Amino acid sequence: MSAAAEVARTVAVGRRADDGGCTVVHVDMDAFYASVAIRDRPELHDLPVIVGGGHRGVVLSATYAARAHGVHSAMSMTRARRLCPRAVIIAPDFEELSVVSSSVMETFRTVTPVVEVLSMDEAFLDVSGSLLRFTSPMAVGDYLRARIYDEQQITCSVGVAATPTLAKLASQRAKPDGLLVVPRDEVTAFLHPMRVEELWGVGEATATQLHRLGLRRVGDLAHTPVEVLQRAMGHRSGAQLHALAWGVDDRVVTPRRGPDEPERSIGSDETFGRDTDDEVVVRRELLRLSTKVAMRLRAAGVCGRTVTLKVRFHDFTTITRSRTLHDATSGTPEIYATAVDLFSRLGLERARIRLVGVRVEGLVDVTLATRQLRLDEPARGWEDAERAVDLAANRFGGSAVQPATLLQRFSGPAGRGQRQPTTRRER
DNA sequence: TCTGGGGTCCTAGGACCC
DNA sequence: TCTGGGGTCCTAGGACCC
Repeated sequence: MSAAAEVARTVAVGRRADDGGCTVVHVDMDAFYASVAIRDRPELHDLPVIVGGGHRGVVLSATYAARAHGVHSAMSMTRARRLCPRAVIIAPDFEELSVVSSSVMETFRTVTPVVEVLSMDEAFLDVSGSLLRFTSPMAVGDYLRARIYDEQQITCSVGVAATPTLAKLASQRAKPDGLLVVPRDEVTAFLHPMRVEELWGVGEATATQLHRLGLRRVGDLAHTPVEVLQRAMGHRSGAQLHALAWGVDDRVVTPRRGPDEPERSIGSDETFGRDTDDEVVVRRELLRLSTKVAMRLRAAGVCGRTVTLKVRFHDFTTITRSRTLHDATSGTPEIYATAVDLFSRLGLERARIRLVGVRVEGLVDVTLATRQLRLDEPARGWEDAERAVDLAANRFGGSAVQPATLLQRFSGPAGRGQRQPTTRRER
């Protein structure tokens, strides 16, 4: 355990265990991807290990030994390798991660049914109903940390507070392998010395803006008139930031993404192995992405009306173009035709393109979608064909059936061998 | 050889209707 | 003839999260 974690733990234990109202627990796995990757490989335990990859990829996760060299999530792999040439680099194993994640979430649910899953490696728990079984929320945290380590051989950090946002900040402060309780009467003492960019919701752009106003600590934010913040950041964000600086937050732990709560959008994008100005390559990629998105829509039993095309150029500037269709769809031909048309209308000539993406929004359950058959279309042709494709994909994998243009081997920039792995980063 | 891929939410302007 | 707001939908962009 690091010195910082030792302090966090000591501080927590030194506080009264029963703090009325502190019923939100935030649990966050420590360097989740990396911890899972090395747990069965003791020879790597003390080495700098980076999970990530691809020659245009980013760091998804890094062990604390790698972080000591300045490596962190979201950093380009190029830079990470330069900072830590000795690092062992491992590709993420999403199947394994997903199994570990599900199992951890199940462990959470043995303590309370009110679990809000934020991502693969973190969740909020409302433990107000669990205090007959446990003497305090802190005891819940201790219990979960011990159980997860027993079951998974990975460590996690826990924050306990009166609101989700504070609990999350507390778990970040407790990292790695620690637990921190922030009692109500110590909220400002905890918050005000923090740097503004540590706040949840303050990213690079907002931090820069706040710094320009001379605001570096959360305490500075708290003592700035809310109107000043609203003028700088917009009415809502300004008010929210000011409230947060005083620990005020009306968020509650909400079990999310149940079977009855569909996604709001489904999309896919991909960075080319090398920037391209070849329209044929772009169109082929749009077809591949449209096919993938359509299949995911149908698998989820939803369809959507708005198709959005995303194009990122070589200089990282990014544009989107969208069109709302008359009827919701989950059909590859409609999604692809819309995406290609939106692309054509950009009128690009020899523009160097880094990434293209296709997303469908405004999703509704397929049984609720109204579909007006046009007189000029074959009534069931495509739907039947796509059902067959979906069945084949279910049995033989996602790429079992593809449009013919995607099957030809070619050595262009989007060649399969050069594509990036599908990845998701933890922070 | 800087900078992935999956999302959500917010803002702002214009069209259009009442 | 001149000119209101409010509400909703659509589009584009941007910020943020993991």
